[in-house]
Amino acid sequence: MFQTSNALRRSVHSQVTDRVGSSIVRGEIGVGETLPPEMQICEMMDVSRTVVREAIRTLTGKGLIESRPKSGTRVRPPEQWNQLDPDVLRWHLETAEIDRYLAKLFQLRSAVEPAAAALAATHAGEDDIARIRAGCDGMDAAKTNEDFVAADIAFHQAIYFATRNEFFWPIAQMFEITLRQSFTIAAPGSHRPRALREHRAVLDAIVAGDAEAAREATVVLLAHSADDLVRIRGREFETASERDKRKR
Amino acid sequence: MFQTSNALRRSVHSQVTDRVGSSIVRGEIGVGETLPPEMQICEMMDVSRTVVREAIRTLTGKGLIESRPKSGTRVRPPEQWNQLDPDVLRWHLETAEIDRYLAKLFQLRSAVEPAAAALAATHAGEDDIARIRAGCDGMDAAKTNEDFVAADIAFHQAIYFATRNEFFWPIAQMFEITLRQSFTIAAPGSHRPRALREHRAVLDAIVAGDAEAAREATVVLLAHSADDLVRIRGREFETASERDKRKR
DNA sequence: CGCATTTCATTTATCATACATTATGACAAA
DNA sequence: TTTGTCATAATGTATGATAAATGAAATGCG
Repeated sequence: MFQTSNALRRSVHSQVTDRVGSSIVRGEIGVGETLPPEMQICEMMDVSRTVVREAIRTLTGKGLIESRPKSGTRVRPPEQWNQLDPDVLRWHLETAEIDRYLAKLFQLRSAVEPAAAALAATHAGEDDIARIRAGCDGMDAAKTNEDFVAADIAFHQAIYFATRNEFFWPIAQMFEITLRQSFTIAAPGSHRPRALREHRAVLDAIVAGDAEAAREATVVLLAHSADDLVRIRGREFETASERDKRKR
Repeated sequence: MFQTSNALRRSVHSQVTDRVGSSIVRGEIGVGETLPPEMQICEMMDVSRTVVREAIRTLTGKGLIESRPKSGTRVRPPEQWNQLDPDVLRWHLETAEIDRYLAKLFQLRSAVEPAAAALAATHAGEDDIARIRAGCDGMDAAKTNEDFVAADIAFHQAIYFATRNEFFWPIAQMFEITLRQSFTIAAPGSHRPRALREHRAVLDAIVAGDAEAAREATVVLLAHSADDLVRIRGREFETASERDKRKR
């Protein structure tokens, strides 16, 4: 019940991983530069070599660094980072340029989610559909904005799972982080009826097994979702067609 | 349990990571089950506890496992794995069901790459375009199938980078692994003229800054690429529309 | 001087051991 | 049944020692 915030009681090596990883992602240690030697990091953070080494292994596993004897531990070019790794993502979103990153994540989502819905229409099982429907119903029944957003997230995640393609799942994870971040400040209360209708349209298409309808319904949904994001976070989220509209 | 592989000059902890990670991905240690205790793994593989712990950290970072004192180290549900992590991907492709996984990866690629090309059309810089063109030229000049495939990979990767959106890059990485695997046995020599023409079409659309043309050209390219895959690897790669065609 | 070779020092890689921390399961007490 | 205590087993952390690798300086030689 009284679940303590695990931010305070996280293991030491996680904290070190966070500090080092974060400082790499925010560019404090430029690409190609070397981290301080193990021993030095130990002193700086007042932890044992065990902890530092394990943190370095974790970061190596995420593609952020590589280490060789004598030459030290260097930061690899960002092209080789596992940018969709939840931790890397989090470190990105901690920076000052949140909106830039949220916009980029939305670009990826716009690419993937219509296809995911189409796949869901042809691959979803009973349980998948039940989860998607539960998301819709949850949005319907939501009293608070928090409940609404939570149900919204559940709905979209269920679609990714319904593809029965595990390589779509990390995108869903990414998307959860994104959406949660997007609406921490303001939540889209006004367009709820329309949003609900559009979510139902996706659900219906999937239930009917109509891949094309599911894809198109999702495109519509995402377009309006982009509108909300523009309203809430700013113009970074505009699509090309919207920019055109505004210019006229 | 931990099947030995013939790793040659890789570090010890990488080997241990591979053996444990691989056996998890191939399902030898079911979801929710616990790994043998650290000390036991040490004995089984004849390595120090340091190495085992670092391997476990790496796998934890990839979302495969989580460990708590006393209760042990458990395998997390696959929904939480970083499925697009290069190592996880590799462990998947080591299984007997390669074609299944290649097909799923191709589904993701089909979703992402048209959007990537569209973004490239509006975001690519001079250097990006140069790299894409170099890919085309390389395919043109290729004498061997290896050269051809290498240039092909370079071409597609360049498109992902040209999006200027780092969250598309991991997909490019994934795609490299995929394509290399796909054509290890047979290479598509016959359709080279057509393939070249279609690649040029994508390039031209990007140079012209025409996002829609780039998207459509990529869709065409991928459709024919799927044909090749069906020819080489089997029917798992058929798209829905192709299945329809065959049924008639 | 130019070039190959050797030596050396620095840093990571691995090993071994000890101790700390934490959660589980058993058992006792209320 | 509930609650509390405790032993225990597993991971978490710390430390010192040694091995291996490698970049750079020193050396030797033509």
